Amino acid sequence: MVPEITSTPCDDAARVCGALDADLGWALGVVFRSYLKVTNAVLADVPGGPRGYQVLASAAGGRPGTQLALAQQLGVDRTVMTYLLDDLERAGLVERRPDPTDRRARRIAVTGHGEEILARLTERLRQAEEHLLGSLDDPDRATFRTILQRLATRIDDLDPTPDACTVAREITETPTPPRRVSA
Amino acid sequence: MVPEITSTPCDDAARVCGALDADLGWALGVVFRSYLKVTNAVLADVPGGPRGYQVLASAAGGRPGTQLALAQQLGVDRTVMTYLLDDLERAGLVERRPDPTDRRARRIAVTGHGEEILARLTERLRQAEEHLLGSLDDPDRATFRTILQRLATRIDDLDPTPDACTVAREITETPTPPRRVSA
DNA sequence: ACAGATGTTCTGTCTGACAGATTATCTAAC
DNA sequence: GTTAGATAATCTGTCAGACAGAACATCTGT
Repeated sequence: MVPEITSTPCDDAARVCGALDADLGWALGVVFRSYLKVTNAVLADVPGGPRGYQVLASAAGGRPGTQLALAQQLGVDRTVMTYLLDDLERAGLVERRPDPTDRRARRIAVTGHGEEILARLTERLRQAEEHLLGSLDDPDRATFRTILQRLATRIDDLDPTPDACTVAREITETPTPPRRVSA
Repeated sequence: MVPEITSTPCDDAARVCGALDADLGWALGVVFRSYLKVTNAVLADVPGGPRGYQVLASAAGGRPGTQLALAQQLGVDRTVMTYLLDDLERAGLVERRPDPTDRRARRIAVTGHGEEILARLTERLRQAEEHLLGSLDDPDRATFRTILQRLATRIDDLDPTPDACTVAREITETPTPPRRVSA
């Protein structure tokens, strides 16, 4: 239930390929996958999985917004949001209420039960995060959080993609005479 | 081509839900997605995408191994490995050679062209990594790499899952009378 | 009142992952 | 030496998730 990134044995493999330069990507991958694993465990039985939690959390944030707003905010397709909300509503965590000013739209409200569950889940996730950093001593842990945070906030404004594709081009051109047949 | 994690607008959304506690998960997600984006750009035209690169790199490592060995090493399904290698072979990057001692098995050998491309891709990836950390000053960058590396190497031996599921249980039990019909 | 835009849902399509069957070959027991 | 079961690679069919586009209801501006 809720795979998302799956793969665990991949880890030691990735170590192989990039071991040369104390690979950043490998370490990032390992940590991120562990994070996913742990959070997936916490959120496994939430109707939409991690996605469901995000919707719930996002809906609980400000005043109730429309489905579409929610979908765009979370970067999920509108059609996906539909059955994501179906599930959450079926579980009694949110409600679709008619928008008083626009009869096309529904405003997503978190129910009391939803708030309650959300609070507990959020706490669990906090614990899980802490657990994940368990192998670091306190100063390292703080440092890591700080730098990671800084990196994350600044990384948005990156050159979209520097050069990159130059190598790839060559692959499809030099290898063997272009004997690509159909597919 | 090669989505994997997709979503970019998700970022500001995730910020909403976990902003409370300077969310680790959010930061990790942002950084990891950026990493994927950058590497995907570099590896976009490699036959199997990032997966193809991993296979190539892994095959180039030791002496040529069988497909199955490769698959297990990388944590991909054997049936997937088949057409992954189909693509790489079609592009002239690897060859399936008959195993002299076992006519069932094929040993995957990287061609000269494959080695060449691999070297360039690896270099590009290294640059991409560096670029990703561009917003950090030198000491921070080094610190980050160090701690992340330490975290990654120690994280494997984590309690598989501490408690976790306790909250989730309650969701499917307390919400509304169990009026789940079918699906 | 009408044309076009917008919110939600539905339908159909496509892709990637995987289980299981298939074929060829190996290994071990008889 | 032959036969039974294991194993490498491949092929086939199935399934879930993601999404595009249609459909429907409703809004907004003219």
